[in-house]
Amino acid sequence: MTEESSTHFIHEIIENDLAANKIETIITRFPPEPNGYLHIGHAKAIHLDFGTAQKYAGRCHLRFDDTNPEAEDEQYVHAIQEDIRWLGYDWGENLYWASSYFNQMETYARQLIEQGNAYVCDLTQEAFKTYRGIPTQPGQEPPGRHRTIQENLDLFDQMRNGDHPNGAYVLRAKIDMTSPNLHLRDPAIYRIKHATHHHTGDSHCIYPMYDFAHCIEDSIEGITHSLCTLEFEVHRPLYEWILTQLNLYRPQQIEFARLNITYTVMSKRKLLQLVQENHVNGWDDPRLPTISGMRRRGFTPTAIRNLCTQVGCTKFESLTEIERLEACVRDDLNETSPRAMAILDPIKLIIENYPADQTEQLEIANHPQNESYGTRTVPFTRECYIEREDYMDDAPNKFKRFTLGREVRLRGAYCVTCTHVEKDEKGNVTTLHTTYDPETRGVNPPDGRKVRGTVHWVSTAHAIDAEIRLYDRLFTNENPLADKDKPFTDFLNPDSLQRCQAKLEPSLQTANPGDRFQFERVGYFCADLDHTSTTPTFNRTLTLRAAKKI
RNA sequence: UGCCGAAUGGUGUAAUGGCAGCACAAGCGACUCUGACUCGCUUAGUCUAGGUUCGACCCCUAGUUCGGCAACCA
Repeated sequence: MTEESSTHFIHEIIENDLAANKIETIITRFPPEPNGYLHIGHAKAIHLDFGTAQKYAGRCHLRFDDTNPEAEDEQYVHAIQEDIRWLGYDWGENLYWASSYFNQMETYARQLIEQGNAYVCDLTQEAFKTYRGIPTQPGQEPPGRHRTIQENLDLFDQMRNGDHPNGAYVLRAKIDMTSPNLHLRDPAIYRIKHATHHHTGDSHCIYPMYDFAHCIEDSIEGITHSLCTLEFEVHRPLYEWILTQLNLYRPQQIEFARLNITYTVMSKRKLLQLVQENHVNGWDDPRLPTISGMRRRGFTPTAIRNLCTQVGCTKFESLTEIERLEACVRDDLNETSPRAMAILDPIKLIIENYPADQTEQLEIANHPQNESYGTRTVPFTRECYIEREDYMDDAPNKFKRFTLGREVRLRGAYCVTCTHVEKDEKGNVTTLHTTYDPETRGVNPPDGRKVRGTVHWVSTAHAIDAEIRLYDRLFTNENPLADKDKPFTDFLNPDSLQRCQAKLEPSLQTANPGDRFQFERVGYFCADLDHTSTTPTFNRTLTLRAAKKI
């Protein structure tokens, strides 16, 4: 599979900038806050940030936007790096921290105060709300707005020195309390937080707000194109105001629409809730759209990157069908997964005319389209398991599998004909009795008769018992957030995880956690993190593309 | 009611004043030792109303609908 590079409005802007010699080397950045796990929405941003840098031979910085110690944690830092690497991107030497710039940012804050562009405000959060006003009405100037520069400088030093409790003061940019853009109504740029920072420890007790910090980070690092999601559009004037007042290099902020996918939720807050309320089993639950969840589920980095390429990048807030993600995953997995046989809902099949003491080692291809995957040996005996749904009483002619008197091929082995069936007292089939044609091992019947169906099987004497986790979409509603009257958790799919005990062919004994397979005719599976050779555990990544079975 | 932004088949996207194309989904068929894969065919679209133009998805005007913004979060 090829990952063709995409072109969209952002690349057009970059190409124009390059052509006009506005810039030499493009520098982007991916700026996660280490307060949660990355999800497929971040994958879109990562693909954009790193992929764009790659495409134009520039570079992409990984920068932790760690300006809020109360929300952040070291564990997320590691997880985020692991996820980005797994997706196939590398920041090389370019690892940065917003917190590394804290001293410099404080200097810039002082500069703003000295220029009369910032002041210390003692209004409580509640009180300031009143002063700020509402969208349709201008705000009022807070009392502290007219403090002298020296007073502001002294107060800011006190804040910085830890003389005041959390919330006592904040530093505000002095812009315009009547601006139609709320973000320009004297936004807070520094707040007091007596908290230990995971990276800077206790060296600071004031922390910059996003709007103040982010543009300075971008500027210091010489970012040429600062790509972010649409909700920051209204922040752009502030981004530009701060850098202009400070007379600093001004990167170009460009906004794009975030990725939304049907039948799931994408916000960190919602994902956190699902984890904390135990609707799922941790951040890497295979039902979650987190990178770690998708990895555990068996999705591939290639598939995720292909999805990002395919959905492109626009300013239209779209809702991508999960089927498209699944198509990308199947596409990659079909090419890259070795095949194996597994029976999820077994019934027995006995070949009456096959010697009871015989075992044949059949050599079966690991991939139908790619010989380089080699072959494996699969033991064949008189008795095997087949899938319950591969037999039907009084089956119509279109049904290609077992029914009384119909000849069916056992994949890679012989053609067998069902002679009679055994059922339990409830009428459920327990055993198929068959006869086989010894002339059909690995070949078509020599007399030219057509055998239409092929069914997978596992020798009962050699089968490995395994736990299989069958995953389905997490929500029953395409957009679980759309109903304003109901919490999104009302739409959780009660059957999103089902377990079953399966019979696996013995070659699967040597699988390692994370190994991916196609269980033929059933779906794509991968060995779970919990998988061991004594407790084999596989996750169903996806079923095969749904075909109408008769 | 203020500000910012967006509208192209069911979905996602291309066409930058010159044939509305591609992919996913759906339907039909072919092939097949996986009812997979692959291949062929089909269905289906420019938010509305005006205007400019030989010609408009594209430019202009007005409207409609949808999304974002009122955290000491990012």
